[in-house]
This record gives sequence, structure tokens and C-alpha cells, in this order.
Amino acid sequence: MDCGEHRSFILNSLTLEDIAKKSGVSRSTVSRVINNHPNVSKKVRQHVNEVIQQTGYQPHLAARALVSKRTLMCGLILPRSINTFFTDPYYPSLIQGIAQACSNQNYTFSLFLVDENEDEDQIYTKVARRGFMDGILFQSYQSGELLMDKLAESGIPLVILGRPFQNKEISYVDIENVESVEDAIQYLIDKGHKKIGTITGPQNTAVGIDRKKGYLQALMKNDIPIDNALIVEGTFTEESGYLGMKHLLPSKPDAVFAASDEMAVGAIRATNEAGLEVPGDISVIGFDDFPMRTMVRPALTTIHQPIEQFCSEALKMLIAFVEDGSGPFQKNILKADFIIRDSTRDRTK
Amino acid sequence: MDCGEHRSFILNSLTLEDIAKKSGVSRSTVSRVINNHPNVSKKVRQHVNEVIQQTGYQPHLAARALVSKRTLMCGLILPRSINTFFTDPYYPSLIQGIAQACSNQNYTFSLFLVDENEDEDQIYTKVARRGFMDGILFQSYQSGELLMDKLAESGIPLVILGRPFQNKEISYVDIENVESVEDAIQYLIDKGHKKIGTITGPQNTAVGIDRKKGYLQALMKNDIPIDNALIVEGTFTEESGYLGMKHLLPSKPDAVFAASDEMAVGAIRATNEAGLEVPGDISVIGFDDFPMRTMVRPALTTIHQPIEQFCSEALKMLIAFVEDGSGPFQKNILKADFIIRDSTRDRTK
DNA sequence: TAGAAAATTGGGAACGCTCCCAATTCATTT
DNA sequence: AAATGAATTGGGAGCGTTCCCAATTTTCTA
Repeated sequence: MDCGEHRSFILNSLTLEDIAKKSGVSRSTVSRVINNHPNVSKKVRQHVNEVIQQTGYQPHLAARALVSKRTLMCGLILPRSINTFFTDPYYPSLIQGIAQACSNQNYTFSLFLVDENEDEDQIYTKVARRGFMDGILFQSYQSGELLMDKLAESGIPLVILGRPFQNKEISYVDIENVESVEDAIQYLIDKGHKKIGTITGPQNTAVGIDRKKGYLQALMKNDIPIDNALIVEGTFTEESGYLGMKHLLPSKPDAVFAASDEMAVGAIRATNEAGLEVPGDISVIGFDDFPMRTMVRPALTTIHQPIEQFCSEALKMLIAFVEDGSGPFQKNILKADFIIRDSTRDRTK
Repeated sequence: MDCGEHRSFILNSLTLEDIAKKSGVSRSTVSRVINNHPNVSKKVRQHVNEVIQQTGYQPHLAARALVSKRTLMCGLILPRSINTFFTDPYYPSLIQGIAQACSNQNYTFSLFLVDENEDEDQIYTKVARRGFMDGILFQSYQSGELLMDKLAESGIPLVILGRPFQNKEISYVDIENVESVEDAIQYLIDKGHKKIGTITGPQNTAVGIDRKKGYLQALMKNDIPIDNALIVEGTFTEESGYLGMKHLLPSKPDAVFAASDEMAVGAIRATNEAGLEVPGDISVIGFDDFPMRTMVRPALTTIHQPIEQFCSEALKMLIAFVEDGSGPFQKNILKADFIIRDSTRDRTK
């Protein structure tokens, strides 16, 4: 009778009923044990747990999802444009952060890379199917606005990563791009810098736009005229920072804010190649402070992007929507700290 | 009666039965239409399709999975070590490739980033749950062998990306690392290079080991003594290529094979900084040929990693296992072509 | 045009779980 | 010791599909 006793873990396909029989209780009781429902006597609970342990039983997720209307899975939608996805450490960082957050919350995430000009309907139907994803995390990107609207309209729990482009009533999480850059530029001004340049991010990204805005606002608040020769657009890559700085050097800036650390590193290289020193001749500030760029010399003064917190906040928001229904529009803006290291110096003394 | 006609797409939760009623046929017939079963009359099929279209009906995936025992989802397991995940363009490329392959095959993939020293049991139970993933793609990495064995043992369809470390009977797909590097080194020898150095990949990775092996074998076949001063270990990053080349330069190599394009780029930078030219003074060969590193000057002679094909082969293999059961151990080794560009030159004339 | 064969259709059962409610057991009170 | 109430337990129904088989309709053949 008990011929299956010798732990056949292989392709385990026990059901609740099997466990029930093995432990001499009912299916319902086993279910209660598994889901930690209170109304089970200590003795029974322990015994059932032992049986579960030794059989290696695992509830069938599809069956569970069918009745509970919850899959504990969420989708992460990212644009798949070659240049950003590979060269910008932001995406790997984001993926890592979301993976970590999901792991913490016992969620699983599926990654959807959408071509910027892919058919919206197609990806929409792929993502928003019933009994599939509990909710969607959606990286904001310019050409994704239509898809974003469509998803929002469908009623599936949705949280946007980074602010949407058009101002709309879809909940999102973002960081203080404008304010933090303003702080950084103000710091440069306070420390006696007179010609502050910037290598911006791409102006078709929200962060690219916002960080430039922070730069401009700081200058304006201090009545410093905007000099277009001190502004150049980059693509967040080291290479573009290098080229951007080469472009800026003839205008003789005494400080440059690069909208990413990668670009800052490139900018420093260009500066050195021109026979100038950082921070001796030019102060350089970056943005991101991701772990892998911390061992640059000189250590970068930069703005810390709280990516881990960003991801966990986003997921928490999403899970709240899943559990309580998408409430009213919410935004969650995280502080980004300005961190002073060795690539800037005080020019007032 | 027909009060729901005005397309309430929002939170669509129609069932097969609803569609059946609306189209005046039975649930079974609608199911046949949806799954393209042959036995449905043309007229009925068209009518049902219309109803499906205008209601926006989508089958409930959990319900479907419950009976069909298939979720059309697969897991991709990658190690989450900071340095490789962020700095090596291989991982983004792989993720992109798998995403593309899955999209083509109508699969969805979930990404699992596992800490190198995470509890195997925990991640195992996360991944190998019933009614969850149809199969698993598993990036080979040294400390992942235990988890890999465990998954293999569980009977879940499994394909390893890159060869396992210990030779075992688990199906995998790989590229010809050894052979392709041998070809490249042979080319250098044929073109009159006398002192060929290498910047290897990390020797705790299979590709790092294999590419070094290719280098060594080529030298041995040509009776060229191995000079340890001409061998240095890198980490696949540009920085490590730069440092590696600095280390090699005192030995005056006339050619260097770097186990990744990133390292090759760093090596060229170090060469130039030392006042030497590529390929004038030193020939440099890379490995990867990923799209984002093609605009380097001089254009890199390199070995093309067929990442797209690699991913699609892996997924095809996995799907075959899902459909027909994991057959006997298989390996699928893809050719990696040697591509001659401008970073090497002929020294025989 | 009857009868047989083929094509189409409908409904029951099952997948493995959760949830509800009724039944049972146990502890408590008078 | 009986009555009351609380804690525990078991079983039915249902989640939305697919699959099987029987029933019905259509088409074909003699």
C-alpha cells in the first residue's frame, strides 16, 4: 500500500488530498495548516507540517491562483532600445532592485522588453491577461505613453517607475531629480565656481529633462545667465561624457555637472587628456552613485540615486493596489542625497 | 437584459461560458475556436470570433494552466554578483536575447537573480513549484552547481546556459570558446606575431577557463613556449583590460588576445597611453562582438558571440523538453566566428 | 430517399485549490 | 451531569478551463 514512501521527490505531484490522507485529516485542515489559518489544533498542525516536510509537498500555484485570484507575480516593462539598455547601468540596477524587492515580498517578476515601436496591442494582450500578473511596474519612457494609458485603462494595478511624460493621473514613484541637482549646483556656486557647465542626459528621457531643469533653475535663482556653450547633451554613457567634455573645454568651465556618473568619468578622462586636473582646474559632479562606480579616482562628488528604496517603494505601492484596489492617484517622490567627495573643490579660498 | 453591451473592458472578467451564451453555442465550441481545433464549422467559428473580438475576452491563464499543465512561462536563473552583473555586457545581452526568444515562442520569462551564497533550498522552492514554470534556463556559474543538480534531480525541464563546471549529464548549450580562440591565435601566429599575450577572463568562469585554454592550445600546437609573463587575468571589464595591458606591456608583446571586447578596448587605451599604436605596434583581438562595442577605433578584430542564436537554441531545447519530456542528455555547441577587422595586422611583410 | 458515415456540437468530469457552512469535538459553566 | 458555548474539523461548491464521449446535425452513397 505505502509503496510511494521512499521519497519520490522527482516530479512531485502530490495534492492536498494526498497529504490529507497521509496525515489522517481532511483536505481543509491541510489547507489551513499551509495558509497559517488560526483554527487548527497545535497537535494536528505539527503532524501535518511533518508530513508536508517529509513529502516535499508544494501547493499547485495555478490551482491556487484560480480560486484566490492572485498569482504573486508582477510584470516589469522596460523599453528595449539598444543604447540605453546596455550602456546605462541604470537598467541592470533597476532589474536587480526589482528582483530583490520581489524576492523580499515573495513575489516573482517577469520581464517584458518592449520595442519602442512595437505594436501596443500585442504587448498589451501579452501582459494584461487574466490570471497572469497581479500588477505591472512600468518604466516611464517617451514612446511608451500610449501603452501606459492602455494599461491604466484596463484597470490592472499599475505603478510607473519615474514620472510619466504628460502629466496624468497614474500613480508613480520618482526621485527628486530637479531639487537634488539644484542643490548640487547651488553648492558649486557657493564654493565660488563661476562658469558651470553641464552634460545633460538625453532630452527624450524624463530624468534627462529634469536634471537639466535643476541646473537651469539653480543658475536662474542666482541670476547667472544661461550660456548655451556650457550645455551639451549626452547619452549617459562614458563615451558621451568624454565627447561632451571635449565640447565644453574650449568654453573653459570651472565646474561641470554630468547627469550620470558614467558621463562624469568620461568627462574626467577628457579633462585629464587636455592636461587639466579634476578638481584642481575643473570640479566635476556626477549622478547615480551606483556601487560599481565608486572606485574612480578622484572619488566622485555625486548625487545618490536610492535605487533600492525606489524599487521597494514601487513594489510596495503596487502590492497595496493589488490588495486594496488601485486607490486615488498617488506619487511617491524619494529624496536623492548630494554626496561630496573629491571631484569638487572650494574655490572661495 | 443586454445591459453589459457597452464594452466594459475595464477589469474584464468574462468566462468561456459568457462568450458561449452571447454567441448561442456551447462552452466547448468556444474553447475549440480559441484553441484552433479543427472541428468547428466555418460559420460558427467566425461568429464566435466576432463575439470574442468585440468583448475583448481573454482566457484565464490560471484556469487554463490548471488543466493543461502548462503555463508557457520559463524561469531564467542568473547569479547576482555585483561585478559581473553590472560591468559585463554579457548579462544584459543574455537577458535581451532570452526576452526576444521567449517573445517569439509566445513564452513569458521570469528572472531569478540568486545570490551566490543564498540558501539553495529557498531559491529551489521558489523556482520549482508546481503549476509555475514549465522549465528553467540556468546560467552556469561555479557556485551554482549544487542548485543546478537539485533542479535537474527534481525533474523540471532544465537547460544550462554555458557548459556546467563538473562534467555532468545535464543538457546545455554553449559556444565554441576553445576552438574559436585557437583559430584566432593561430591567425596571429600565421601573420608573423612572435610574442602573443592574453588577458584572460576570470578563472572561476567556464568561458574564462575555456578561452584561456584555446590560447594555450594554439601556442602548444605551434611549439611556442608558454610565457606566464604574457598571461594576466582580468574580469571582462574595460578597466581590467586597461590594467591587464599595463601589466603586459613591459614584456613587449606584439599581439594580445583579450577574452572580451570590453577588455580589448581597455587594452587599446593602455597601449595608446604608453605611446604605442594598435595595430601598428601591437595587434589586439577581442571577444564578443556585441552591438554596442562596434564603433570603437580601430574597429576590433574579434570573435563573434552568436548570442541571439544561443538564446533561441536554448529556449527551443527547453520547450522540446517541456513538450516531450527531458530526453537523453544533449549538448548544443554553437560556432563562434572569427572576424578580422582593423586591430590586427600582418607582420609577415 | 433511406441509411450510413462524417462532421459538428454539447455537457459532464476533472484539474487542485480556497472558502463557506454545517457537523463534530472539546472545554466551560451552572 | 446537563447545558452552553467555543474551538476544531470535514465536505460541498466553485474558480474557468480542457478533454472526452455521447448526441445531434450534416453530408454522402447506393
